[in-house]
Amino acid sequence: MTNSEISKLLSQMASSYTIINEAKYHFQIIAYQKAANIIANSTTEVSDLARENKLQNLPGVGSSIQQYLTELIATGHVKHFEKVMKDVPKALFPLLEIPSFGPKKAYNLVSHFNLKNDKTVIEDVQRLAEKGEIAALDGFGEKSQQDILRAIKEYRSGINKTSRMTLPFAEELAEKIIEYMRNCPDVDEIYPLGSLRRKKETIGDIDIAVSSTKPDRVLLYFIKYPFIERIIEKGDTSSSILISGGRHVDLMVQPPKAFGSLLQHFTGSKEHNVHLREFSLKKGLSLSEYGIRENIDPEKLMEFDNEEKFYKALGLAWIPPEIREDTGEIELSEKDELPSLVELSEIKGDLHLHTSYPIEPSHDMGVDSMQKMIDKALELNYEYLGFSEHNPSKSKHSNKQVHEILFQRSKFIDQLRMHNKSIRIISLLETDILPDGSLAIADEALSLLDATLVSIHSVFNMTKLDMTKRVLKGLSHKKAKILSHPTGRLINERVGYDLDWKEIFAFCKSENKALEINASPSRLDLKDSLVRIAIEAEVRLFINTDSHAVDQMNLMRYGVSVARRGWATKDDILNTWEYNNLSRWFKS
DNA sequence: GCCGTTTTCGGCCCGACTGTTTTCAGTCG
Repeated sequence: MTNSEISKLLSQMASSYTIINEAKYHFQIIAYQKAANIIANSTTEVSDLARENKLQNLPGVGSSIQQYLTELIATGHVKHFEKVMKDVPKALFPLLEIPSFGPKKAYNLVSHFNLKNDKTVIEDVQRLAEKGEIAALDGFGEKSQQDILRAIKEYRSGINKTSRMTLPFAEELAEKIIEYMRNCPDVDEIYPLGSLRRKKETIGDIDIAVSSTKPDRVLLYFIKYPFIERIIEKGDTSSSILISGGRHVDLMVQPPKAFGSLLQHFTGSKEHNVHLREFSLKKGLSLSEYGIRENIDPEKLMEFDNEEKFYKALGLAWIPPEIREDTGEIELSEKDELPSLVELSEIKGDLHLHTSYPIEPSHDMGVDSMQKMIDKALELNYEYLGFSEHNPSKSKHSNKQVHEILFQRSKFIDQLRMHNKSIRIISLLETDILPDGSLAIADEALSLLDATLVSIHSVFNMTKLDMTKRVLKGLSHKKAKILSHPTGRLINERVGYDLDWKEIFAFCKSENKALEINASPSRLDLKDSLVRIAIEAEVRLFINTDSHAVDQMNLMRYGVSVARRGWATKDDILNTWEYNNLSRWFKS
């Protein structure tokens, strides 16, 4: 059972309690919805946690829901859930998948029209709306009847199912809108916020904050955006639009003197904000996007023009957006013990570069020469770089031929070193780990290298146990120092394989091997949540771009974002180290 | 139902916006 299925079930429990008796079950509803959200966003599989008896690791999942989930994974159903849902019409649930439908509205329709078939309920509601029967219902009207028809149509078109955007795509989209908004003379400052500012690996909606003393004019300008599909809502301080391509854009406005609290509010995450507000309540302070009110004098609003002042007023150190996920950052901020997260400017080199050197590789080659990549590295102020083309293909070459190719390449790299004294060049390779765990080229050839990255490029469908054995065997080779894109996932395309991380991390720590954070926006692998666990296990990491062209070397910042979201400091990231230290590490 | 440096009992974020309403309910983030 997948996380999203489990999340949906818990959410259905929340909806069921809402129908049965909202007042009575008020806090159960909140608890179930919270657990559902956490599981939907969790990067570990709940079914694995349940089997390994580790559900207590999930925040928001207490003893009761733990028991229910254990029962669910073991038997496929939960007696308690079935008992609760027995009195709730089944046809209600499909409607909840449609945005703008909540439990109350769905229940009203289902019960009033006596809709029983959960397979056809969406068509049934659509038919009733088309016949004009919904407008006649108490609490509904002509407008809401039209809204229902449109919501169903949009749901059917799959507009809501459009997959989440990669970070660069979302950034580009946001930049277009921001560029447009800058032409509005009433816009003072403007920033992308939400998950875009927190640099999540994928982005759902675009959130934008504007500081202005004329919110009405800013919002009027916003809803005239040329690529608008329709206005979802427009009020006095915020508006929401649907743009072509099915993306939602939310824009909020506050005057400059209160812009700090808007930045804080609109950056999220929701979990961070809820916790922050609960934390503040205990100090007698109530937070909102407008500022801070003291409970003893609710009329008085403290306003903040920047975020640092806002956090400071709560007795907290400013928290970097990347870690605002309510995973301990508020507690550490209070003690002023937040880690100093790694910065892009601290990166001293890129060790995963594919060039056009004729290595006759097993996989795709780079398009630019080694020299061009050296020039780009110099432009980026790097102290060193590493060439790591794919190994010469095993099937097309004898061991002797592979050796000869790499021998020539070594000579060529030596020449480059002669001509490029201002940067250190590390001779690497990206070597395949074959299904049996051996490396794709022979020891004599490997001995020509300073070290090699190793990675999986074939036969992904192995069990977790076998894949872990395979990786560990490959990584145990003396020359193998870095496991590249450790899970092989491609965002929105391929989930990748699973490994026994505890075992991998322990091995890396004891044998001085490193894991890569692959900065390519479609990989971002190792992902943020695993980065954090790796660091706690004292595993060292590299952030590499895996560039196949010079321009891609600019993508380093996406890898840095992942590292920051994983709470990495400079010391955790080996390619922030000076060359001499790094060189020693490679030989260790 | 969850959670804990004021608590194992007694709390539980805060507001925007819309539509159907003359003061609020529902949904969303």
